[in-house]
Amino acid sequence: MVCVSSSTTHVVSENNTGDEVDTWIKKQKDTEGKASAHSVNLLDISWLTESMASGTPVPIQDRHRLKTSPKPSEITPAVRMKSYACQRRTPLKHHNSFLTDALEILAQNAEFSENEGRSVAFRRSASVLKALPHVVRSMDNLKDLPCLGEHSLRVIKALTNVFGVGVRTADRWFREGLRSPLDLIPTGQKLNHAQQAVEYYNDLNTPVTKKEAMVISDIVDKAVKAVLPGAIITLSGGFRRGKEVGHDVDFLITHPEEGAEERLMPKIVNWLDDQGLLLYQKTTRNSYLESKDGPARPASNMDRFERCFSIFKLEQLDSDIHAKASSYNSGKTAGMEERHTGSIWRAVRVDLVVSPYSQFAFATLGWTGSKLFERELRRWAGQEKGMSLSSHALYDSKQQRYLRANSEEEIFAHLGLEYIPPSERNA
DNA sequence: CGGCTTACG
DNA sequence: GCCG
DNA sequence: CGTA
Repeated sequence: MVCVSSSTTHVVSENNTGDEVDTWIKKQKDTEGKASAHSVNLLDISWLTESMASGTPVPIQDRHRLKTSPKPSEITPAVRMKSYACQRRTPLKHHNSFLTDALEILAQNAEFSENEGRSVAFRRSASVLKALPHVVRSMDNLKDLPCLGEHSLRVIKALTNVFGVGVRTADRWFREGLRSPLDLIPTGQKLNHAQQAVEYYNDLNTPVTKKEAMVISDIVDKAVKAVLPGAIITLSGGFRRGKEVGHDVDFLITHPEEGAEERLMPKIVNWLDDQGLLLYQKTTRNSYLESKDGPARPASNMDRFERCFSIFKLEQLDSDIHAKASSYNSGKTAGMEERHTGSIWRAVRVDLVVSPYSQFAFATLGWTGSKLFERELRRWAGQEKGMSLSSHALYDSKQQRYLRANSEEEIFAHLGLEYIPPSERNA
């Protein structure tokens, strides 16, 4: 039994579906020309019984609402949210940073607590919100989304003022340390490794701008072409995904002639060093024999994959020196040199990767990220496809062979995934 | 209740 | 923490 | 254990 009039705000029904009630109300609306079905609450009998039990109308919870099949233009997205981040597009700029920042702080906490599984769970839940095409306005928006369990939903609810109660809890969350992701970073203070980089600590924690990345790109381009004409240099990492800032700059280097890239890294590094452009560099060269049955080895005889983790000494852009000078007033590092030499510079982490042409697509995919996107790709490969993906190769365990690819598109195809462009891999 | 990316130094 |  |  239901009853509705122009002043009705709640409609309670016991044995009808939401759609039935909705249709019925619309008919009433046509005759009365008043209340629309969207201005009233369609509620299950449970709301009424709970309200009677407590002696006052209880706040409307999601579970109280009758289910109606939403129209395509409404809450339900055009395509349902896939559960792996590599199955969906994740833009850099999205609509729920407020929520994802909080969830990623929880992920960081879990990481510090040495609970990697918990951490990746929170990162997955945050990533789902990044892929939503709209701002989360109510808990209704989160129905049927993967990776959002009890805890994540509780956090989101606390940070969303759906029922008005969220404001206080959101305030508490903030007071307890959820102000900004930056607040959590200085807790560690354990500057552990690469002691030579210590004096550049401040610089390395200063974000690298895209403009600086492009300057470095020109330098690397010049260096590589000087030692190996015809080489191909690709900016990868976050900047390839469209980021405006990053913590480092990544480059991928190859040559169309297989083998021409061999022992290339030392030449590049020497060239850069001779120009006085390097503050620090550590090169690692992998050359190992293929293994018959391990998925960890590509099919070629020698793997000439080479990596260099370096710190560039980058001349400051004139327009950026002003801000830089003030940051040095409290420090005692490179800024000292400025007075003597007249040059001002900063330290920037740069990763260089040399890959054989046959592995270039895998290296490109592997070094473009994001970190979560890579983990999800590899998890998909292993769990859903019985394959093993690395930045060298893709191994099919069932066919017991490596799958070749000359482009990222081919790798997605091998994996049975829709192609996701770099700008949509910000999971 | 186990697994949670894979590979390198 | 979430999923199979 | 550290790095990506």
